[in-house]
Amino acid sequence: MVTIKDVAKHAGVSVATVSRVLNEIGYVHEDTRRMVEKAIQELDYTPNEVARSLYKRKSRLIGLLLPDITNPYFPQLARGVEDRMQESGFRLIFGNSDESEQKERDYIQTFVQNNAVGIISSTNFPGMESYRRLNIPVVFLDRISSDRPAVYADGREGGRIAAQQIIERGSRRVTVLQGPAHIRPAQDRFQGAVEVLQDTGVAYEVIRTASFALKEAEEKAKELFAAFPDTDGVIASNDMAAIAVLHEALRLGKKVPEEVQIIGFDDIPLIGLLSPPLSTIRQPAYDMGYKAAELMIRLIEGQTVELRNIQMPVEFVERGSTRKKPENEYVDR
Amino acid sequence: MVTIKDVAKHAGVSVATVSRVLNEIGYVHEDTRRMVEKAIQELDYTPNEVARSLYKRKSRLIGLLLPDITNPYFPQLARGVEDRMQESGFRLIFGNSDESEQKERDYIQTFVQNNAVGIISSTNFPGMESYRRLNIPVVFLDRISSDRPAVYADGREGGRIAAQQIIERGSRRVTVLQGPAHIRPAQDRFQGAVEVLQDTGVAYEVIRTASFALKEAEEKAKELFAAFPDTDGVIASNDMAAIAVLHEALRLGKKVPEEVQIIGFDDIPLIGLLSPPLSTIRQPAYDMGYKAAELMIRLIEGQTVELRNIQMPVEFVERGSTRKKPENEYVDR
DNA sequence: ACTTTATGTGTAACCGGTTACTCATTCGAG
DNA sequence: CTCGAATGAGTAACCGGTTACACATAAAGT
Repeated sequence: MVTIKDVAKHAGVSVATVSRVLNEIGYVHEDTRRMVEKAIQELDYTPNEVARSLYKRKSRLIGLLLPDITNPYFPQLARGVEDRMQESGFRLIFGNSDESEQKERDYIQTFVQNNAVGIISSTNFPGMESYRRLNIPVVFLDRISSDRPAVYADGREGGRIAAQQIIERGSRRVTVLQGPAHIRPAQDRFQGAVEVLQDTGVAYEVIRTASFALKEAEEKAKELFAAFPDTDGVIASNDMAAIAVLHEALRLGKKVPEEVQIIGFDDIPLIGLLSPPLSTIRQPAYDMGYKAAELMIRLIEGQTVELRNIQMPVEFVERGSTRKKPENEYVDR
Repeated sequence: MVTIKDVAKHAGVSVATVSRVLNEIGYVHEDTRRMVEKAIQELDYTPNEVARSLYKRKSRLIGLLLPDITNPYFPQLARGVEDRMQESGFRLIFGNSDESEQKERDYIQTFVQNNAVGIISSTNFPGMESYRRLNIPVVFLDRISSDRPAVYADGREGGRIAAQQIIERGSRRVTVLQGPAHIRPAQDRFQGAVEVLQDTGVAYEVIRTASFALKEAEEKAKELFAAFPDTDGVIASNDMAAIAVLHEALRLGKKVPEEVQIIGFDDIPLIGLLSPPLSTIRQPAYDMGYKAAELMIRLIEGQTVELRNIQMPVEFVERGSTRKKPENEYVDR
């Protein structure tokens, strides 16, 4: 391994001078700089980040914690984060938490042990002690917390839109899937939907789910149609759940969207290719990841951050699991 | 930050003794050990990996390089790798290469700079100088190279199976999508398919593609039906390409599988939920990632590895984009 | 001509661990 | 009872960078 000493020797200067050249700090004579740069070239030297990190007590590493990269929603988030970080020369230590508190703790610990300068996390436990103790910036992604900056989509509005749409398109006995209780955006969606359902006086039922895992979603889908067989509209807690519901509906011989309308949440890839293609509330996942990274970078650089909570807009994506909207409401105007 | 010195002071011993306790190395009196452990507890001390890594010249970090985590095939690979690594206490520095040589080089450099102990890569440039120079183990994943150990699926056999199936199911004018020329598994699939097509004397055409990007696949799908409008069977280079072909076929009003059969490759999530659900050649992506990590760990631990190239089996997954197999072949027996 | 200030470079301490080496004490074998 | 081996623990060098500080020389003010 080529070290700064080798470069110093080769260029006939001290390590301090090489370091100055590397970091473009302090005075270095133009001729000296050239000598050093030549030496660096010739020896193909790259500074060891570990040594640097040790002295500075900070690395160029960011911890990224997601529940499960295998869930089609998360790759987009991850990619957004990576792209922005990469632009500023940060690298990611990546982990799947599987919605397990222990795994989260373990990862947070290794992030700290590796002098990570920040953590971006789609945690399931935002209030966890491990986060509170940290003295590096934390940004919650697709999550909300009162103590930490966060980037998330407007779940409340999403829920409202979903309910409005499903009602306008004719559903009268709606079942709403309530996502995990401890995840704010999931609750917001739920509340937004219920809000509109109540205001408009449309009958609705609720099915609770505890996680975002596909397996659980499948069970809940069965439960849904068993408990409320006359449901004619389902607002799912996310697209994976919507898929499970769609499958179950089809299995039971129900026509979608004629007999049951289904609206998902997220707009994960390929969801528009199902049959019928799923209508959903789109979250800008890539952008959310990107913004979270951006926020993180500002935090790391100690810039005063005006906006610590970034709420992203959502939109209804009309596809085949909802019926066409009757166009008789606002005839003129 | 709590350091080993704080622990030593608190326990009334030297740092060497604390280190011995931590690493369970050398002689430490039982009473002393308890004192130290108590101090560690009370101060909530965790050793700094960076310092450790600097002295040992190796970290607990593994570089993982994938073309694009957003491509539905890769999350599974990544997850397999992560799960196995996690079992042995290794962590991942993760990067997307976007099939760009420059990005790969940059990532390899940072892996080295951070004292990564190994690199697992789905590289597009296995012969690249940057890999050859490395003196840490490299495992290629879903790729093949003569100089490095690799884990990949049996593409040749997969191609053969695809061709056999599509022929048995009645296609007589097959178009084969040839994946990127520099990616061996893609070529193997292609060759396997062509091999069978030639042996059986079925007419076939070829469309070349340069990358695995969805966008390109869409263009090529258009090109395919423009150049060979009477195609009645398509063997795609992967599922994303198969989706593009399916879409284009449907757009042109062709019935799938009645007029055109389509076989994909990979078996990515949700592909079985399309309409029609895509028949495909399944690669055990999660297992491949897991095995690659396992191989890497053996390499790191310096174990003599008998099997440096691990080829995983593939299988045909029959779904709706291929027709039913005529069952008249072996009537009695 | 004489301070000041700016420029240029080297020495050595430091970051937080690990380990080679040293030294002291205890134990067991002959 | 003696001596080598086993046990237990501390000191300091080391890993590869960064930077405070010292020092020398050149340029700029007065």
